[in-house]
Amino acid sequence: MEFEILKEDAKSGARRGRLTTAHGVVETPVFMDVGTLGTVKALEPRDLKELKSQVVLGNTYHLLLRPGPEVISAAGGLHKFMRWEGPILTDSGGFQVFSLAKMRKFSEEGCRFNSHLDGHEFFLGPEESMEMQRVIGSDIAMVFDECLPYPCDRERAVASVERTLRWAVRSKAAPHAEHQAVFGIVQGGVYDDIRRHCAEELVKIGFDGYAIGGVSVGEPEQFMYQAVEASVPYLPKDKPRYVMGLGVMHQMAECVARGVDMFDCVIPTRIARHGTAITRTGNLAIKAAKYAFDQSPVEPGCECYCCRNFTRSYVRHLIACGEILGLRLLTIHNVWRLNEFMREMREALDNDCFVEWKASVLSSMQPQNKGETND
RNA sequence: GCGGGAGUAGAUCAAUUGGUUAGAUCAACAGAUUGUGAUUCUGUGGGUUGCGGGUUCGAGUCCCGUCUCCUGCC
Repeated sequence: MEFEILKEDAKSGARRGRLTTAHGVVETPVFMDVGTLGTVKALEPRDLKELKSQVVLGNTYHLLLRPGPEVISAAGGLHKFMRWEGPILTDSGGFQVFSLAKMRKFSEEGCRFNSHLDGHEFFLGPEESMEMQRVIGSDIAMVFDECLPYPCDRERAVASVERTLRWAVRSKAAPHAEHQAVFGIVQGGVYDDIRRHCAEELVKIGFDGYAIGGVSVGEPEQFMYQAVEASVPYLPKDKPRYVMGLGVMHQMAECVARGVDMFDCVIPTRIARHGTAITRTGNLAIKAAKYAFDQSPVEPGCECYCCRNFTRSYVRHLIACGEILGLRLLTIHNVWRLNEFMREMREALDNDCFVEWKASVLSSMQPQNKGETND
């Protein structure tokens, strides 16, 4: 895997880059679609192509539970299994055992947990996670890490980060697929010096890219930026940086300004299924009565399949009835919206006007995106 | 025409021999969602208990009248 920096912004920490993986080129900054179980929910691979999505995420945790490594292996890897020819990034399962598994026990070896599906017992450690990611055949594998909750006291954060670092060494040493890049993950909670230490130690181990983890776990927004600011300066310039779990537009713009290249998030697809459309000015709850007779598209001016062909009135009807097409159309719109957002961001970087673009976009957004109309 | 039954929130129904401010579920409406949760979570509004009178300290509940619907008989 190669990462090339095409341009560095003069007025911020932002970079315009290009990541070359075994399954294609990724223009950064990029938003990556979450496809936990080998599918971006409600979308087909051909939709993703049309929506200009660049990378799909797969989940080690979920795919380990179902369908299991044997099935993925028999298919010849996840690309062939799900018929997605583009790049795939896999999460290691570290976050999932933290957020999903009910019964879990961490040890130096890894984490013993019970499946959230049926209680069946599993074990995931650095070696197990890397082996599963090898079978999946993702283009980018993530190290198995421990995600700290918020809040978290300093003593625990120190101990956890030391373990995460030992696990990072083991993850790197474990066999992985020939074409597979491996990213380390910076942890450390809200403690700047621990973040720095973690970043520096990861760089010594040496990875193809670096993620900032443990954000968007319930902490106030400024801590999120603080975690980025405490990590980025200690990461190599020539490697991609990835903030895990972020997908809110203004948050991504702020992180790019601080030197981040990659993001992923469930938000666009999840809120679509719950009836919320993302627009450039904020969120729009399509279920609201005021849209019952509205003959305009979900987002006027949008060029996605949903907005080119259907009305708010119709989409509202579908969502109100729980129709599958409603979930699909809103998912199409939201994924397109975020991809467009990132494309505009890259264009602004190409044209040396990122800071101006960011200011203009942020000022046109509803404060906190809460509830107001956007028509 | 006669007998029996039923009328309670937008819908379907609760509410102890008469006893706190008439509840639930769906629907409606409003929020939430950050390394995935479609059919999820949280909250809000909504009632002259068909109508009118009476008994009672107190009536959705008992009595009288009346209206509407269901059902049976002639």
